[in-house]
Amino acid sequence: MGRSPCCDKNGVKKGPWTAEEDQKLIDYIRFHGPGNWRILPKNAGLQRCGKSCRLRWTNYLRPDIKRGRFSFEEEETIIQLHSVMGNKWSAIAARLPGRTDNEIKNHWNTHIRKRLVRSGIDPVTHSPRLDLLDLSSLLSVLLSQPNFSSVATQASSLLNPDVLRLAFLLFPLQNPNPIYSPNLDQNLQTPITSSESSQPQTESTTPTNNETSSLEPMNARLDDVGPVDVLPPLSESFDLDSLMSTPMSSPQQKSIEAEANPSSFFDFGFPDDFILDDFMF
DNA sequence: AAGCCGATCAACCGCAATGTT
DNA sequence: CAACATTGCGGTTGATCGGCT
Repeated sequence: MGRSPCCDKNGVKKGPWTAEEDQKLIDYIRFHGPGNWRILPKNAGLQRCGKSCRLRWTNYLRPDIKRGRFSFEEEETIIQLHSVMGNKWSAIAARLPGRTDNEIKNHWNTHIRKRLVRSGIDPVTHSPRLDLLDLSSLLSVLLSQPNFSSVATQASSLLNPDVLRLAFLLFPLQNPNPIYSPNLDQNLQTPITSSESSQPQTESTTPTNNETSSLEPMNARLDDVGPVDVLPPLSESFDLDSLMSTPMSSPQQKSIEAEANPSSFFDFGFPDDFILDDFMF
């Protein structure tokens, strides 16, 4: 059997609170103080669950609640605290006078989290993730580099290899003016079979019409770069959704480090010849 | 003007922790 | 110490609104 309900569901109103209900709750708490939420609705003449009353009071009616937009300083505080505490919204709210855990949680999920993702910051670990950036703009810069080989090697050490491979796979569709190496045409004429695609390849084989064959331009370019394991094959478990998901793991270990040196939050470790502005939009 | 869609946020749900008997 | 009650918390839902087509 399921757990017993927190209150008698019969005759208990749900949904948005009316001004009249709010006033009843305010009046009652003003006189008796908060607490004893189970008997409060009955004594206050409210057809509400005690839990609902508590939530309404703590999240909306409390006189010390600060309403309105979050300031820049508040957002920065939330980010800092979240990097240390994770999703401990009540603990974060305790450090932000006038803000409720619910309000902070909502603001995080609707604003801050998206902003961090756009900036290439993993909102869970608070560490930089280039694979969250706009891949097309990233690759436009990468492939236009005269010293593509060294840049690609460096980038591959920063990026999720699956993402980089996928991005290369997609890139010919997006770049109107792809830059190929001088021996690319030759490489394209010696395509790699699916069974051999993960290994260095120079022998000519029959082109295939499957997904692997579309990796050929990339593999051809990577022959310039050097070791083919710079871009390993797409792993079977690779899932685009995973890039945008926020795993429930605690960020605490990284956070302690980050707290010690907050400026390292945004340290992407770019090579010296990278132009960071080119990746921003 | 109407319908669609994404963003926002108040409110709800269920579980865990804590308190009380 | 077990059982039950209460409170706190975090995740999720759904109503509402505004922008876009």
